Amino acid sequence: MPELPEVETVCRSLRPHLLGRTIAGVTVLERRLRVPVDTRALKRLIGKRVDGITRMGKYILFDLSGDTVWLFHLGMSGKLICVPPEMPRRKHDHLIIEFGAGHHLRYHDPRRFGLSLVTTKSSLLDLPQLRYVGLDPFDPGLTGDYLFRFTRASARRIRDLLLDQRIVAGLGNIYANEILSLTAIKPTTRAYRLTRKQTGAIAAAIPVLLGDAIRWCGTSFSDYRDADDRSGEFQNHLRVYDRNGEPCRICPSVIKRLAVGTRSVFYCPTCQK
DNA sequence: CGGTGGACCTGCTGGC
DNA sequence: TGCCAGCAGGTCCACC
Repeated sequence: MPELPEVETVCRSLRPHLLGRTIAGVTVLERRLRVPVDTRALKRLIGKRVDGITRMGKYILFDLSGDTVWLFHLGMSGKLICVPPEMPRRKHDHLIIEFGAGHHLRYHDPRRFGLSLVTTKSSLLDLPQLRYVGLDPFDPGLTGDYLFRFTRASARRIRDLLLDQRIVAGLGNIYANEILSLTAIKPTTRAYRLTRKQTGAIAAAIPVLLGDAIRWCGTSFSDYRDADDRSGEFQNHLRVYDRNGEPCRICPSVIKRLAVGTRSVFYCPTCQK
């Protein structure tokens, strides 16, 4: 589900609820996430204060007092939602974190592809999940030259290369397709065929598009919500994603969908060559 | 080695 | 109304 704009929106909406608050209780209702939840590690979080909430790629990091970091990944269907304690539990609520004074945080995830992991600041980058995280999309180092180094040596389709978190961390299938629409490149183009000019256009489009999506609080189809259970609005601004059969916003053509690998690509057959 | 395809899950939608 | 196939925003691993 959530790509960088959704994860960023979740972080921003969590901060007013949780910054400066101390964890008073943790309840584990379901341990079977992508990696089994370590209940004892979560219990040791009781008494720790939330000093910061940040993200690295699509990972959410709760910076806790001492040297502790609580890491989340939302997978496809994960949600972190702040609710009043009296709110009835829903199916697929897997973790409940109490902050006292009527503040509860719940982790909800029907597909259980998400991840909750406790680690330390000093060993954060030793985690297999974070060890090879690529550049943040807003990092000034994300240039046409940077991307060109990867594309020229790769036979992969450019859509798949953009999904590789080791190169750029935070893009998913929606925004990879949208970036290729913005830069007039067909998603199935083999990476080595891109020109330096095209990688420059991609590098420039990435922060612009993601910045827009963040301003619209992300993309919600059915189930993405922020910490206040609000949907995003960017689905109304998509150029190609999930628009199979609908008119291109630029030319008279109709958007096409292809199954590439196990996931769909969307593009305008006229604008994107 | 790089690249592809399937596995991991549940829920929803659309066709019959 | 029910049933079934296909699809979904991500990641990881086995296999060419």
